[in-house]
Amino acid sequence: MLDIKFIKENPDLIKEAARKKHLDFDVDAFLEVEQKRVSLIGEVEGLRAKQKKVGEQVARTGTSRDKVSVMKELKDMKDELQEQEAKLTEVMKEWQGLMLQVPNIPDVSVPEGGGEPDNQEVLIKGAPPKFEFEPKDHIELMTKLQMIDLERGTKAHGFRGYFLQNAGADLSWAVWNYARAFFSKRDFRPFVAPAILKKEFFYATGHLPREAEDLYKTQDDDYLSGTAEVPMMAYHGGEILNEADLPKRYLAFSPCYRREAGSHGKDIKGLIRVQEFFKLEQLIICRADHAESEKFHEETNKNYEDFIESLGLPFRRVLICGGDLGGNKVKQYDTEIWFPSQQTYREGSSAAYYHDFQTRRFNIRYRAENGKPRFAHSLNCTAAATPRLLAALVENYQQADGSIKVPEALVPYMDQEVITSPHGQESPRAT
RNA sequence: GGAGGGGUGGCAGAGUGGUCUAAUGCACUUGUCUUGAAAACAAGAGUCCGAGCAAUCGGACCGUGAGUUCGAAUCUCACCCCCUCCGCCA
Repeated sequence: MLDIKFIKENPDLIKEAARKKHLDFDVDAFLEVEQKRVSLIGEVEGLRAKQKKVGEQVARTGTSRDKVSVMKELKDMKDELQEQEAKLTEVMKEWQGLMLQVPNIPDVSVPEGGGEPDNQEVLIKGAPPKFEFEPKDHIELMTKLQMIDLERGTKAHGFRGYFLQNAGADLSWAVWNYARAFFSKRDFRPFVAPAILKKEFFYATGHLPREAEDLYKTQDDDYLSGTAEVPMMAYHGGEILNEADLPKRYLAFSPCYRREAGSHGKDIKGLIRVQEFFKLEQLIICRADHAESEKFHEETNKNYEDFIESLGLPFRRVLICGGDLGGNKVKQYDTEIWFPSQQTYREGSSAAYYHDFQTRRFNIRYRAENGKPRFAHSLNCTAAATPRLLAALVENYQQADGSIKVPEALVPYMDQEVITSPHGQESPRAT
């Protein structure tokens, strides 16, 4: 959400933002509604002021004859007030609906473009591994090594279900623990965050109404979050923070749920696209300063790239174009990791900043030097998302005999340098 | 799940139908005193919306929403959250 004053003073910027983001939003129509809103507020407030004064008179009036005439005046006024209030309620509803659609202003460095194909590759790092053999995909590798069981995953969960087991489960814990240590060294405070959250917070982050189809819902009208961004923003909701305590730097672990509705044809098997996964997320709340937002955006993105590099994985940085940016963001990088089986890069993280677009809706402020509360800035970026990251690791570290070399950084967390066979013995499945 | 108590400004906490323009304390800002600081004393100070160049003025806000009333922090209803006790439970 943007400041209504800002919108009124800069309608052309909003128009330009909508154009660049390829969003269908009629700024002029919105401004008309805004004008209606302001004039109705004026009328209603004027009537209320009158009503108060007359009410006081009633309390003081002595004779009953005086009372009768004043009461009649009041009655008429009340009827009018009710009528205007009803109108205002209606206009407010429309206004609020439109306010949710006003797009955030994209940064000048965001490239033009209508969608994913127009995103720009701005950095490539790490050479894809060269294999003396035909590399296998993670499904084959991990199934053979009994690191995953997709068949039983589907039996238990349904479409896109999976079990991690043996070295597969160990590898998952190793990545989490390594990531926790890695990001703690970079001054992030660790959290384990809830995923079942109240509906309102999804509007505040901007996930609703846009992604309603992609969210799971409970019978209590709560939603399951697809990212710890939502609980970590809700964490400080409605608070006034001390400027001296900024920036807040959080590393939040949470389960993540995404229905993946509308992508049934994509990645139909394996660990690339699942409906339940686990993620560590970097989240920063900082002072309302563009330079600071930009600085932390670059930093969090670099943190992830450094993390991936320390795991020895090839990756590239993609600058997201206007049409693929989403209404709420100022700018976004995706880090994509190399998958040998697909001979392509797949998304591993997403780093975005929002200015005060989210904090305005969450009502997260801080007391600035002049003593006045100000809306803070917020930004977030993936730190480690499993099991997709596990798939990248096994594919890039596979060896000719089908075993997996454990990346050096993870060895201390695995107690194992090569994954060759399952920990425990399991008798063949009776059919 | 059952019973009871509660939600008031940055924090603590009074207020149970009409000068509430929300007491008081802490914290905060400024001033006096002091070499400086502390202490003491004095004054100021909530948030949001709207009008105005401005001093200022109007309105809203006491968990959220609806209602009763000429008038609601105060009464009624629903919901959310917190605390205490009981039950269940990893």
